[in-house]
Amino acid sequence: MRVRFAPSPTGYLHIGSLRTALYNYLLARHNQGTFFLRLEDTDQTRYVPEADKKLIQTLKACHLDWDDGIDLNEAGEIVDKGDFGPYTQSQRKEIYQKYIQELLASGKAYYCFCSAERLKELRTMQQNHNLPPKYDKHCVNLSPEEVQAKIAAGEKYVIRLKVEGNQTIEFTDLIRGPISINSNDIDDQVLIKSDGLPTYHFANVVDDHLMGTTHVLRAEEWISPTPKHVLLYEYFGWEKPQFAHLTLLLNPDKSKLSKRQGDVAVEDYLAKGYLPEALVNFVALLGWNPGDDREIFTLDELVKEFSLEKCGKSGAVFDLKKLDWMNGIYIRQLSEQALVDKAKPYLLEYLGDKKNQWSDDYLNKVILVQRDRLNKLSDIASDDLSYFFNDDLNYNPELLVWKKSDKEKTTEHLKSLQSELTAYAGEWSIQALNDHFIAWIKEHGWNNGDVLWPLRVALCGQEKSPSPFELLWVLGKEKAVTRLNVAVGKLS
RNA sequence: GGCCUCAUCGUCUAACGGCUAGGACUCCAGGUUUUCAUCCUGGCAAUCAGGGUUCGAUUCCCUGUGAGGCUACCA
Repeated sequence: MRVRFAPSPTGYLHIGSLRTALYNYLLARHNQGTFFLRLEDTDQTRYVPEADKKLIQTLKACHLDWDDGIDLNEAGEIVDKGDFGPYTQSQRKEIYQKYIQELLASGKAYYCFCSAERLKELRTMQQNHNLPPKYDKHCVNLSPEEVQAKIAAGEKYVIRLKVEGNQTIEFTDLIRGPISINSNDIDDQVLIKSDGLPTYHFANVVDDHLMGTTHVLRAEEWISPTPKHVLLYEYFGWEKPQFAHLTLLLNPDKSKLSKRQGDVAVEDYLAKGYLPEALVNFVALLGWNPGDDREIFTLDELVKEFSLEKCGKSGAVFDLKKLDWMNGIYIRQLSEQALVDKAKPYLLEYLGDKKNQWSDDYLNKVILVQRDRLNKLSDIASDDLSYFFNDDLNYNPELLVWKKSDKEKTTEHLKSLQSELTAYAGEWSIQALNDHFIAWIKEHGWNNGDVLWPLRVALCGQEKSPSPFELLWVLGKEKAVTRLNVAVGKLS
């Protein structure tokens, strides 16, 4: 088994393309086959500089490795590795020339000199008459002499696929079963454009054959063009690969997932602090399921479980809420060190110029204390956490008084807390602080809420926060005592 | 318009033709010796419609409807 992922360098890696790349990867690895990466850059007008490099980097960030194809060298330049190169289609012009000549010679393709204007007129005419827009084979019967004369005269031309009418073209889709179509519904597809480069259809078939592709796994939007590809394989007398078409990823309104309705670039999700492992896990479940209730999978587990038979046929809406949930699970699975390393850059960026006012240790503690509250790493950059970085807590004094307590009791508790904290010489850990102060409250016969609520508010000025002991742990004794002092002052 | 594909909770999905249509996300309620979050428990919520085939259809067939894709010298 040999499969490929063949993106176009037209921008970023689309989240749907990630899913296609992933499924190809999983299919190859599950079956001990090979997986290769080809660059389909035949449309020069849509080429975006550096897009090819970013594509490779994003794929690598998601840990989808390939056996051969384009890759980045030490210097960050694109190079070929493997025996089937070049893997960039724009470098394969001579190869396509050779094969198109073969088709021309066997009468399966023909030169077309029709101008863009003529084609446009033809199309509007057909639409006005409610006819399917299709090339009218105007140039199909040009004699070799006429063709030579026109070429010699410098006329622009394309080369088209010759499709015979009234044939049934069939193929079996591994996910959807047999699909057949009448050739009357297939256009005489342009194979070689006037710039000499092939269209997707031609390059794709030639390369898949030459590169030994056994299974073509791509998105549903390619079902309709597949009969053209089948025809090409037959014209060449080549063995066809197996086809399997994946479901589309959808916007909430069920249209094809697009930029207009939210982020579609994998790099944007990574930049926001979605972990690649979570993204891969999430996207794997859009159109495939393991057949049981499990939802959390490592890449290796996916490799082990994946099969085409478990792939669905209907489109899947990309649900950000569920992604957030899953990403949160992955964040909570991170080791403390890994979490700190990954979240720190977001915090530093948020703090900007002021970042040097706090020690590394302090920032690490802020991150660790937020662990259960993060759905994505960038959540650490939140104004809700300003009390960690701003000593001037502007809160209403009444907030200090717990709903079941009163002002006098609260003042007393705050004062007691202050002296107890000042005297505290035990270990400075969340657990030790918790144990000590809970025991201390119990000794005095107080309610936890009576004491801990004002402690929280004194420390952070808010009613919602991590536990008071976590706050203490982060802020440190000195800062905490000061804030308790301020709280007492506010109440008097 | 033509062709192709698809159709189970709001969303992702499960269910050899056979229990009360199961799980997850979201939402709601309760619990976890203080709040939020995490975690746990519970709840709301679906077979597009109409015909067949069958003892029995979510499942098979037909028709309709709906949705999406393709219909470029883009992929």
